Amino acid sequence: MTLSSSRRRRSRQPAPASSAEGRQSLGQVVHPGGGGAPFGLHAELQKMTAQEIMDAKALAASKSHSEAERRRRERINNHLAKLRSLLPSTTKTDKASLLAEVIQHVKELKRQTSLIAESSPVPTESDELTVDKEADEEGRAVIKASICCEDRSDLLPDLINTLKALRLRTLKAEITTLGGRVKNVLFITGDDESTTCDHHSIQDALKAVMDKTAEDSASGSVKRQRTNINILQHRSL
Amino acid sequence: MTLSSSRRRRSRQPAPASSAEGRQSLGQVVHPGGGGAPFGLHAELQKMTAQEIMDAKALAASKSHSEAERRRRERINNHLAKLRSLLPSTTKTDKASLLAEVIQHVKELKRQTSLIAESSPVPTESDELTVDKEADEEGRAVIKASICCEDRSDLLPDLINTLKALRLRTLKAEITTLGGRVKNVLFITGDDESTTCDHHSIQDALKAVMDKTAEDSASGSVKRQRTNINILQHRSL
DNA sequence: AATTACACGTGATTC
DNA sequence: TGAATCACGTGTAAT
Repeated sequence: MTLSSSRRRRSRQPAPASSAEGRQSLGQVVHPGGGGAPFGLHAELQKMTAQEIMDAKALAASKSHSEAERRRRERINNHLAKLRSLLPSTTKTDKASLLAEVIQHVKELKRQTSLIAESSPVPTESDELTVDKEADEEGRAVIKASICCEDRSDLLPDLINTLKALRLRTLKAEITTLGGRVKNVLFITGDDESTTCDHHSIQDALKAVMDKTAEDSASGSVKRQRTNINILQHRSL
Repeated sequence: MTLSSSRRRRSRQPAPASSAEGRQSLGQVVHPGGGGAPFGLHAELQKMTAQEIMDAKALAASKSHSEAERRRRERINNHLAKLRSLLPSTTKTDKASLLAEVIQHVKELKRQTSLIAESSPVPTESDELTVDKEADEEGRAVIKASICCEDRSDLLPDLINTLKALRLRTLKAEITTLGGRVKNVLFITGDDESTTCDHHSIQDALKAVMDKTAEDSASGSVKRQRTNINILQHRSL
């Protein structure tokens, strides 16, 4: 990519030479009639006042503008400082590098938490679906499927029907519910030797079940409470 | 705080009116002798070329400068976009609000992981010390102390002596080591009724033990390996 | 001397 | 209309 091609301005009209001829720098405004020029007194005064009025207006506007912008910058930098304090390595003073480290840190934390969530039987707030191939103690191929989603009365029948349609047999199921959420950890295997046992078909089928919303069959079902409950119900079959 | 007092500029000299009278705006440089003024031809040409040289130099410098700044901006904004994509709620388009959400998210993730680490017997890479009051099954007050730090040969004796000095009795201890790190989870209670059992003293004493570095008694002790090992040694007594 | 990074003020744009 | 946000070019300091 060339340097010039990297220029992407905002979608804006081709600068229609803004009506008022752009005042320059506005910190030290030029007064065209300010040096005792040969004008009538009232004219000069009038011009002065008019100019001063314009100046005052423009200066006030510009002042508030720049101050607002300063406040915005201050907010952003405060947030960056807070982020820097939260990070383990305080060393990098550079702003862009700081953000890069924040990205790495967020990714790392997300990785850790998702790893924890996968190995935990307690359902989380976000939907999850993992399908892993494992080795049975007899060397038989076993698939461990973990499904975490909103609980509903016909989730288990749906799962059973889905697995039956795929000609799969569930060896063990750990079902844990918490506050209207449910996490099913299924250990499934092929019904016989000639069965569709690939990841993709299983994942897709289970995802379809997971994504089914709760409004079906029982049309006017009461909305279940979603607040955190300290009661943990766990049944293993 | 007044508005004017909020202005804090960088530590800079009071603007010594930079030697060359500051060229203005540099995008459309004013040519003082550019309008066919009554000068000699060679003088005019010389002036023109000199001016043009200056212009070319300055313009090139300014160009590279502005382009460098543009690249910097682009880097930062790319990082911000990446952060935005990592966040759960993509809604907030505002830049400052985005950073605020990043802060919240990082805090939340840190909270979750630290919570996990506390309840896990496996030592982590960072030193940790938690002292929690718990209830015994007989209603007796029990204190659960978790200490995660670099392992050393006299850590356990130190802990024992410290607890003895505080007249505390350890009911149970779970000691888990991994790759030169150790995590001790102690369940302790008062030796008798008149014992110093408050959090602060226990926390301080244990922190002193935890912060003791490994160079003592065995002066020239060999530096233990710090790489991750997949062997997990756990003994509960 | 050239590069890098930051804060600033400003024009444009959106609501 | 103001208020708020953004990208931009620039001045300035540090390396």
